[in-house]
Amino acid sequence: MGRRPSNKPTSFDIAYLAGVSQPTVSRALRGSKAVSLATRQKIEAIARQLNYTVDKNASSLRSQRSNTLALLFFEDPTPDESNINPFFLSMLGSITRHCAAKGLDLLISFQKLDDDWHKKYQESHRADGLILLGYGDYTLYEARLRQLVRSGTHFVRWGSVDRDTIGATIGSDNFGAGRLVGEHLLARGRRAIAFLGQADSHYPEFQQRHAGLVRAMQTAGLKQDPDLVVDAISSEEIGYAAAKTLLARGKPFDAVFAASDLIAIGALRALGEAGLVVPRDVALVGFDDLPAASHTSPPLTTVMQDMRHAGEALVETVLAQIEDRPTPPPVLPTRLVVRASSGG
Amino acid sequence: MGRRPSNKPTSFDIAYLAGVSQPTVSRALRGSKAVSLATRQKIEAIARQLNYTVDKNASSLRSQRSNTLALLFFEDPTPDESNINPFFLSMLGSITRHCAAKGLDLLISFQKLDDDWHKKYQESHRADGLILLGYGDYTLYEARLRQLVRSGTHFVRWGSVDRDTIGATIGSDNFGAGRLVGEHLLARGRRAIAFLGQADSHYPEFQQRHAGLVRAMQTAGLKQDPDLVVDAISSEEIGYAAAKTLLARGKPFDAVFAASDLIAIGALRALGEAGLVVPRDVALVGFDDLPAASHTSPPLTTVMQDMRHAGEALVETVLAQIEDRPTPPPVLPTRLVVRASSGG
DNA sequence: TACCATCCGGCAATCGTTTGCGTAAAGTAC
DNA sequence: GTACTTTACGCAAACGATTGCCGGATGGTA
Repeated sequence: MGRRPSNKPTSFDIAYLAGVSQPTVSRALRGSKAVSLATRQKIEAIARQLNYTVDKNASSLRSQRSNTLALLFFEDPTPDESNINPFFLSMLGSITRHCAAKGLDLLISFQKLDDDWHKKYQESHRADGLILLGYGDYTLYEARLRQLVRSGTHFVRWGSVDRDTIGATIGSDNFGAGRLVGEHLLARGRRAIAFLGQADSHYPEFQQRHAGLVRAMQTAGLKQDPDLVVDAISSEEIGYAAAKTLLARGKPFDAVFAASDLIAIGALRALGEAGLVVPRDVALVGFDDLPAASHTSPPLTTVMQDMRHAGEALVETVLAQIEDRPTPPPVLPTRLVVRASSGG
Repeated sequence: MGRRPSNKPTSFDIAYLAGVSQPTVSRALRGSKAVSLATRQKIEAIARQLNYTVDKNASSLRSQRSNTLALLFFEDPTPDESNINPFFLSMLGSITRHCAAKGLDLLISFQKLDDDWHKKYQESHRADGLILLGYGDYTLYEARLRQLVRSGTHFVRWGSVDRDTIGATIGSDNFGAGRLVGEHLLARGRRAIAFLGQADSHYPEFQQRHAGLVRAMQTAGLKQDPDLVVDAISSEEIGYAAAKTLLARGKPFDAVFAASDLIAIGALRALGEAGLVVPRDVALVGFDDLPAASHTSPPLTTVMQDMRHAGEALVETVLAQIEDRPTPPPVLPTRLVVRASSGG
């Protein structure tokens, strides 16, 4: 009989029933080789029968290991807080699955940029490591990243890997993808390719996509007209405005590479309103392969990022840091999804 | 000077510096009234200066309260595990925000129906309460819900509230929404309204939406033809197939109410392939207001659920259970979003 | 028989809080 | 000045695991 009649069973209860000491129960259940097969099986049987579960808090407190990762979304301080960037939502599924496969719990939180989350997760032993996702202006949280590195926090970030990056970073091959898009459009006979997206260092991913496009054009002996590059961050409204700006400049173009699907969707509307037919007059390519991309008319050619492996790479990388192992390669391949918007 | 030179500070370190006992530090920091203003402020200042954070594991272990909620997604065992039901993803934002506002951490997990998650979260003190989301066949996890109730677990479920439900449930006013859709279509002169969606008790939400439609038709003196009702669960492919089935039956109809946007999007494709023009020949209404709904052609008339309040209600309800307070009202209003697909 | 390595498992300390109980000092009430 | 409540805080015992250290069996070798 346990000491407390009806409460949750503890390892003491099991120990009593098994006729061993309580530490032996702990060792048996976590598979220590210092306990014989016979007693382990006996203990396991009793544990199963009592419906015993290890108390997470006691375990984490003593072992200083929570087996938990924290997933932090950073949002640009946009007024529209109703919906989340769908791209990262699709990453979420992948991350949770790999956490589950590794026996990790996942804490999730949406952060304003000015919260002091670093403290909250880093020092309270809530999580062993952090996964940082943010689609916004890189420079805004650069300082925080430095602080994390200084304090020895285990973390990994989704972003552009090729720049002089702070901390571990996983990301798609944005440059390669940009080149892929460029080659695709060139192969379809397009020559005057516009680019909608921030082409400066605040958004290094967009910058890389653009650089890939430029490279493809260079290889074909073309130069990109700077007038055909319009800054935009990832939002439908801003994509719409950017396309308007592009049109207003009056320079002819026969293709648009939008740095994200949201931008592309906004641009699609602006082009339509200007009487241009996609893809006949203008070919259009996006980036991300949002669910919505296949439902626009015409359906959007876009770049698919490898979500499945993205989540895996992120989890593996932070785990590798925690356990002081070498980290997996940080660059993930992409795939061009050709649909009607880039011409037939 | 603390006892350990460079490690994370503990409440002992603060106590030493403040010249008080360690329990007093704990009391001061959690705002107990048993500590004077002066000493509290002194302690708070030192804590801030030392960059102290309460150790979550120690705190939870002793207080038996983790201040954490677990969000569990249930998935039908579909082979396509790449993407998550977008409707619930949009709920996620709302839930995390309200958890943050209440100072709660949020654990997230995707569950296969056959996992014994109940045990994992219920007994390991990982979380104080559970939020259950699942769009699938209700009967599949009915037994689990009973078990949760028996074991006294705090949980709340998103679903159909009006049935003889097990445990606390929050949900939209599906019946009212169905009636709204019916009235809208009738007002546009449609008379033969088809329904795509499971109309049996396995999917009580769909059933309620259908019941609302039937009520609206009854009020207008109409009866719904059973041949115009086709079973479907929420997926684009199945919506496509359901619409094909409907067409194959040969009965004329001038409107389709799809029980979800995914179904509607599939149906839209099937109708188009059959040479029917939406909305001229057939009006189409969906449910959920997915992001994609505004990008179909024609854009989809649909029902918007109140995500912001949904998250709030879920969190509040499980919190109320934990703290033994009365729970907030469980039914949330909906709003019809009229777009082109239901006719001009 | 003596010696040493190996295998199992117990003892007790520890992780860093929270909380019940006790009590000196200080404040009322008469 | 006695008696009785507050106020403010200390003491020590939890909470339930993990882990370093140690020692009794066991068995193999010389």
